Amino acid sequence: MLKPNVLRKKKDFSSIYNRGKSVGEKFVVVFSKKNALAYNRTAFLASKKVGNSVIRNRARRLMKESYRELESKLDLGNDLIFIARSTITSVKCCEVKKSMESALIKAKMLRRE
RNA sequence: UGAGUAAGUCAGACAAUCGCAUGCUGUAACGGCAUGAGGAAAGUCCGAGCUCCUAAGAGCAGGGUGCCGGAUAACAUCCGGUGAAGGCAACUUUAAGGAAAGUGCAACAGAAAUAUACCGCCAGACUAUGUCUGGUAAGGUUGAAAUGGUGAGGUAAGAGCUCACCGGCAGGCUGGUAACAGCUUGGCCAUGUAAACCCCACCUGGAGCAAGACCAAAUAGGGCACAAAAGGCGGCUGCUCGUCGUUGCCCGGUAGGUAGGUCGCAAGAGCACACUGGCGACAGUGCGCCUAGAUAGAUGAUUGUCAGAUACAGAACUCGGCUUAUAGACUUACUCACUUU
RNA sequence: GCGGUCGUGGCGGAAUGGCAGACGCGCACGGUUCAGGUCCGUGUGAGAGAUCGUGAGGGUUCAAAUCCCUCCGACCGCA
Repeated sequence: MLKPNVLRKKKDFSSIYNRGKSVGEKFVVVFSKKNALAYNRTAFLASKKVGNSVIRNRARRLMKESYRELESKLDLGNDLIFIARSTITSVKCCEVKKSMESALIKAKMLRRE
């Protein structure tokens, strides 16, 4: 019953960190790496530096919401890790979306319209 | 009106669009309906349920609690009282057993710190303006603390030595379930510290839902030997027993590998209301309700309206408490002061 | 979930309940040297002072860094 488009293995994480590309933006950091699948796998992280559990949950929700709106324009076949930076506290959703969009453009994974 | 004391409540609401999790349902892979974090979910400081550790073991050690009575499944919690401390009061706080069972400690200062005599005071002796002996603890010095306080009698000087009042201790009587309170008789001997060791009374087996049960998958062995015991290793917090599991020896390998699903897991010491008993904590009865259950981990985004604003903060097996954090708003009862009637 | 250690000058790090800041490093000043280093000596918590200071707040005690309670922070271990 596990969802297939979620990263959960330690191996996957370490290989993405070590061999993947990374792009930093104002509110998020993106690690990415090609996989052999026909769909994208994602993970949304917020470390304890960001804040308490309420703030960390909110950060992950904002990133998920932004990813959901951008998902249709993305290339397929990638593993993506989104990491919240501590600047994400008290920021609205549209700003997170903008930041994530520009990060993905830098990583050249976003199809232009 | 102002100042205060105590108890308690709420924790933005509504609407629209998109999106998430679980359950039900239709259709066949997309829809519909319902439900979806807290008063502290937190800290993990206590207590229990539940599960496993063959039995739920023995002794010692260790740990906890500590005025009295009650409530409770249980508690270090709660309720009611007693004593003490604080406040004009409403009221608040309170780890509050034992120091004549024993041991330890009390720095510095001081003569002396639990036993004594430096300066004094008094008496006597002598080699006589001083030295010795004895008595005394009223006065002085030190200190946090110096063997009850004040006054009178008494005496060589003094002293609870005697008396009055106060204080404290012991016995008796009365009231109270008890802590204790009141009265009375004797009588003044005994510093403080037990959140120092300790004594007394009571309680206490361990691990924790990653407990544990089932299903599925994977797994590195080879040679020699082959009866048991002792012994070793591991579990039962520490030690002694006891008990359970495992283990023949050598060589190789020697640091990782795997961890998927179902159950446990949401009907419970449950919640709301009413009545009855009780000062109260709480208990009983009746009636109604079903109210999160994820597994990288579900509640979010945008817009509008309300007079304006949203604190502390996110369930992870479940309950009862405690502690800590908390914007703003509100309710009730009581006390004191002032003004008016 | 369970359970353990620690918090003291600018830094490291001592301290039987009894004068807190031992000791080392650093820093400042002085001496030595033509000059610097080395070496030697003095000083060094805050505050004008009263006083306050051992992560914070309470308590026990005559007296607390030390004993007890409640919080905060940092780190570690086991499953």
